[in-house]
Amino acid sequence: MKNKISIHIADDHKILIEGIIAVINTDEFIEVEGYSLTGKQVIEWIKSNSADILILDINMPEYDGIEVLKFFKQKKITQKVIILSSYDDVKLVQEMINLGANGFLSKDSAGLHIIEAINAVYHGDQYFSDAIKNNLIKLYTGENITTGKRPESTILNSLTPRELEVLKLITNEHSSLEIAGILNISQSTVDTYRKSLLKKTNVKNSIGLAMYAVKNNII
Amino acid sequence: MKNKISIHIADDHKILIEGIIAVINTDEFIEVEGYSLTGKQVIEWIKSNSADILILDINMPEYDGIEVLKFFKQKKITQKVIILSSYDDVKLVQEMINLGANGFLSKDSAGLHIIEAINAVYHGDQYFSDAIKNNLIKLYTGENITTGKRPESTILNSLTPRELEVLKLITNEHSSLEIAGILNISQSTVDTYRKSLLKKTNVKNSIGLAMYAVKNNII
DNA sequence: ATTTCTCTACCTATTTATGGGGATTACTTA
DNA sequence: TAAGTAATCCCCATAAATAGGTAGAGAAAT
Repeated sequence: MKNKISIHIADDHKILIEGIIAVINTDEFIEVEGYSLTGKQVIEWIKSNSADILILDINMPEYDGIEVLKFFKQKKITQKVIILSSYDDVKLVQEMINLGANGFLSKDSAGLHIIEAINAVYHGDQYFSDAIKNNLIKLYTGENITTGKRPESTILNSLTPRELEVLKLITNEHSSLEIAGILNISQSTVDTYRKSLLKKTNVKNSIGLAMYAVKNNII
Repeated sequence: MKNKISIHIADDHKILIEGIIAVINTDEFIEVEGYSLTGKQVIEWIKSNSADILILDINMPEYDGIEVLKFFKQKKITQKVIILSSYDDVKLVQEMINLGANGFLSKDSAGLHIIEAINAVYHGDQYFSDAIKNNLIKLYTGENITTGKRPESTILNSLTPRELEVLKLITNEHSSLEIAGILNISQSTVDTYRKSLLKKTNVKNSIGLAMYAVKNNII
């Protein structure tokens, strides 16, 4: 008889964790090994323990999901990772695939899909929840909508991962000083990214950046 | 034998809803009547159905929690409301108390507290999760927060036509000086509107205003 | 007829953002 | 190896936004 699939959950909302545990407990072949409430805890956890699969929230205090993924990649950690996201950012998905993520669950999706995702990823497949899949399809099957204007996505693709992070934080109403604190870099650096973002996106000010982020589902 | 306490849940994250249901199902005196995924659905639901208590998320598409509370107040709807928040904004708490909210649960808190909150609110008490309580205490330093009455109605009004115009122009990336030129008023006046908008919408900066505009289809 | 609301405008001061430079390190790639 | 690029940081200066007030004129409501 084979062992149960072991899961670790990382999310800053305890209620959500308990929800996932409740869902997982309905499946006899999966068990929850433990959970982390911050990115830092995930990093600590991976040093001393292990599970087959990590379910990872993107938005967390003290290192967000992306930072965690980067750490995993750098340390060549082999655990499978399922991203749990409240927004369906296609560009971020791409980045996270590159960083080694194996599956993507939208928080909008029903709990049942967690089981599906876990089984798929455990057996070596990738898993994408519908919302994310649809966005990916939109992205890759020729462009849709709008006038004959050139697609902005070319510009979007030219944004570096770090610029995207800064853009996200700007859109979430953070000041340069705060962003510096969050990303652990200097305010000067953040300002450099602001300039770079303004130039690349060809908007007038931070509000333009925020609107750009909204239009492109970066949020 | 008394009836069970009936709960309706409103949150745009289905997983979280399922988590709350799982927690509530552990209590024999409470039951979940149903759930809504958007503010609009809550408004629809209240017209045709009822439960004793509504657990309401602040961040939702199509009318957020505050809009829902405003609707309730306007229609003199008597259901108890427990706010479910992922951030502990004291200013917002104040506003939501004025709007008739009975309890406040941080998503950070453990699921058990949901049961506590439901029982407290059902019996006519107010409930604040620890994080929120601490912040409130910090704010008032010594004042008692358990009294339900808040006479001063402050800023829970809707935006005035002029404020809306300014908000639109802000969202369209115009500076205060430009807006002054467009509306033929003084820059001081525009700044006054900015202040008023920030206060009323409870956001942090102009970017928050822009996001508010997007969310509420003001654009 | 007094209060309340809206629009208007100003003052002072501080904090943030923008715009123009330049520069180093590390990593990748042609 | 040379060229690029991403990420990091600094300088200087100006523009813009935020925060705390106050306040008057006119309209609307109680």
